[in-house]
Amino acid sequence: MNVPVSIPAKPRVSIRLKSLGKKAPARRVPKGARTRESILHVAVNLASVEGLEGISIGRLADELRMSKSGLFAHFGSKEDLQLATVDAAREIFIEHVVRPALAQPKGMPRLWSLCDNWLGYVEQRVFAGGCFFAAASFEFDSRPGPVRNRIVMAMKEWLDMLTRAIEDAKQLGDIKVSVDPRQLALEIYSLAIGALWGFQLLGEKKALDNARTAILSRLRTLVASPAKRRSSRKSAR
Amino acid sequence: MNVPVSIPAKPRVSIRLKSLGKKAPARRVPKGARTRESILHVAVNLASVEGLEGISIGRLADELRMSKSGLFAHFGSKEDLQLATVDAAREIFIEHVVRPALAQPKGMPRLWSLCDNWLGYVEQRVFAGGCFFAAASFEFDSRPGPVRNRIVMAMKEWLDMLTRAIEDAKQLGDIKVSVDPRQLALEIYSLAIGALWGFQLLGEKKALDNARTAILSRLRTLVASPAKRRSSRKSAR
DNA sequence: CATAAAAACGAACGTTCGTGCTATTATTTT
DNA sequence: AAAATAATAGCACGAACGTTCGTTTTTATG
Repeated sequence: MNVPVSIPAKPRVSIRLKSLGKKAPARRVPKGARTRESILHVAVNLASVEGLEGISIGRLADELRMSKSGLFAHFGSKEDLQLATVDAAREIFIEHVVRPALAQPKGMPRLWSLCDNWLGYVEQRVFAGGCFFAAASFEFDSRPGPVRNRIVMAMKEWLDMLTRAIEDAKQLGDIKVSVDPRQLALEIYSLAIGALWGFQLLGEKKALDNARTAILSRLRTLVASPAKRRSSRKSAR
Repeated sequence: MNVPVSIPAKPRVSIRLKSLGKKAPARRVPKGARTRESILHVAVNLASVEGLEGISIGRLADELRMSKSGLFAHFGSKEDLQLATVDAAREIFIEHVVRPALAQPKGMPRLWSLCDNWLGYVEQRVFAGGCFFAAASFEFDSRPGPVRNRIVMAMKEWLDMLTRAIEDAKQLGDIKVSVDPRQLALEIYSLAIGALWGFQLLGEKKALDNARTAILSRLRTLVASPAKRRSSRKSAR
């Protein structure tokens, strides 16, 4: 349910690398898994633009220059494809937003990193259509089913991540004890989503930077008096 | 482009009502327009759940127990149907959120009314699927075309409404002169969208009330010192 | 290198999609 | 009530949808 915290900050490539040539990259991964991955890569981006329901097996196959049936065989049904797409998007999200933040020390630095990374990942268009999960959230928020459940899980996971970062900041004395972490998390994420909305729909280029400012000044509202801050904050741990 | 401000607060029904019987209601409206309206009513709700792209003429026809072609004849194309659906949703939005607020006096009361009405209209499920425009915004934020443009127009109109209310509040001395109205408007709407997200997707029942609190306390941050407040605030004008 | 297993293909299935027609009803207007 | 107009139904179309199946090609294994 929770994002694994023990992921090493850097992939830590291979103890003993065999060939330096670009070919045969990590060749213990079977063929099927590789195509499956490339299918999902396209699917995620297509879904971020056209919606999860908007991706069709035919269009995916065309885009990847393979047959419908060949592509279809990797997933038993369209729903399974959608579920796999959500998982793939989650992976990308973690890679770009969560993982770098975990390299930061707990407390305010990590909390801010989460916010900043999120806005950055929208800014640098990691997904073709803004944020996969924002789109998926509002597409499936009234449609019961396994896909919706998967999206909800991913989003709860994300909100928990934010909440925990706030709790840590509280425990370390970075912010006042009076704040409700869960509520502040939703408040911060709201500002992020709103900024995405202004940026992506209305085309306001400054929206993301404005959100940075807004979040920062909101956080400044909540910093504890300097006396409260605890010592011993060395590693990222 | 802008919401007409001169709308009377109450519909002001008929100078001399002919028949009190439920039948023949305002019978100068031709048949076609009436069915068109009922089609759009269903379309709006269906779209708020399944998305604007998700509404199909066949499903609409089934739901209304009429033929596909008969329904189709009211709109030249699916795109036109979508555009009409956006317009219809805009009308409903204005009716539930904007109009009641315009009955409030300018300044803080009207501004707060806008916020409160918005959250209320989500709460009482005016649209089957949360908020039509939130869904439509994120569905079309990366899809160029007339439908997107129409959505953008409606949303700019709404954001302008909020902005103007803030400007008025500023002018009346209700809030500090230092605030950037446009930015505050986006900030407030962000909190609203975020609350919708928590309410509709995560099922957090308190999300909307929490948003009310959050917006209120944010506004309290910005109230001008009592000296600055202007007099002469009688009617809603 | 042969062989078993996995992956990709091509064709077809029954539906549904949006969109044209033409005919037939309902509703307005004269 | 008749004539004119508007609204709806019926039917058909080509395309795209998700899905199945049997065959062929590619990859991995002994």
